[in-house]
Amino acid sequence: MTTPDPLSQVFSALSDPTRRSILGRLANTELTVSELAEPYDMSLPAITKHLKVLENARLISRGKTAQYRPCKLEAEPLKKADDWISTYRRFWEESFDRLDDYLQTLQAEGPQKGKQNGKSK
Amino acid sequence: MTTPDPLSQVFSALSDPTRRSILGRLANTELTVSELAEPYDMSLPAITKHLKVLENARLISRGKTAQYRPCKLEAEPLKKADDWISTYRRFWEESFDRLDDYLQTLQAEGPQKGKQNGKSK
DNA sequence: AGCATATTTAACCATATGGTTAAATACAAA
DNA sequence: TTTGTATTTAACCATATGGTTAAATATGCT
Repeated sequence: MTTPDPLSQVFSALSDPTRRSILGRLANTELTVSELAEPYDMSLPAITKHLKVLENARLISRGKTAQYRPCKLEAEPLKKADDWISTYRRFWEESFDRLDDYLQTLQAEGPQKGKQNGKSK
Repeated sequence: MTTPDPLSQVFSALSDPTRRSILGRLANTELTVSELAEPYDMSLPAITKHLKVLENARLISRGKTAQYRPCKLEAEPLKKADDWISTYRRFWEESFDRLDDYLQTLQAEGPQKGKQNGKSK
């Protein structure tokens, strides 16, 4: 169970609409677990799991006040995601000129030879 | 098997380092499946699957030339992802509530815990 | 036709994900 | 100490994901 790299964790956390919705609501204010859970048609433990995913991706942090564990948005990791995506911004911004300048930096992440779940049987 | 919403599909596709690497290489040029597969330590069918995920998320399109199925980057769905993330940009940008953020950090961490971010200002 | 190359499909496997219900834990208030 | 509220953990389930190997398919070349 190799822990995935942070950027993968962030993108993975964002790949669920409930979690994105949760982040959206936390942008305005901190909220407790029950408050967060209220609008969704799922059990409290399901919300707890979603929060755990967001917490592991560092997208939220938790406080502790009496029996409440308020959740706070930590948007910092989104900057990394934004940085990654922004490399491709030129593709939808019609500035297809000066292609060559990016050819190196685009491969910053590079090939992952052997780094992948290397279960070579 | 309800098909997830497009944005979730995009984020999910981006949550794997091999797939991000593939997109990065396709930013430079179109590539065939075998060409794409070459740097990675996994089988061709595994690559085929990754390409299917990217294709379903509309992040690539496929051509057909002889027995080759060249892959082409279609970065446009990334714009949707970028739009979503950009809502949070204020959280990591200079202009946003720097002082208030700083005070809360002090209160939360205490005096001697000079943690993580050196973004003093 | 027959062989080689490129790619996909099928079947399988292990682990991850996203949900459930029931029980446990943590704290507050009587 | 008991009770109520907030939250998490445990156990379970179905499906998804990411990989494998072996076989099938598609096309080009002699």
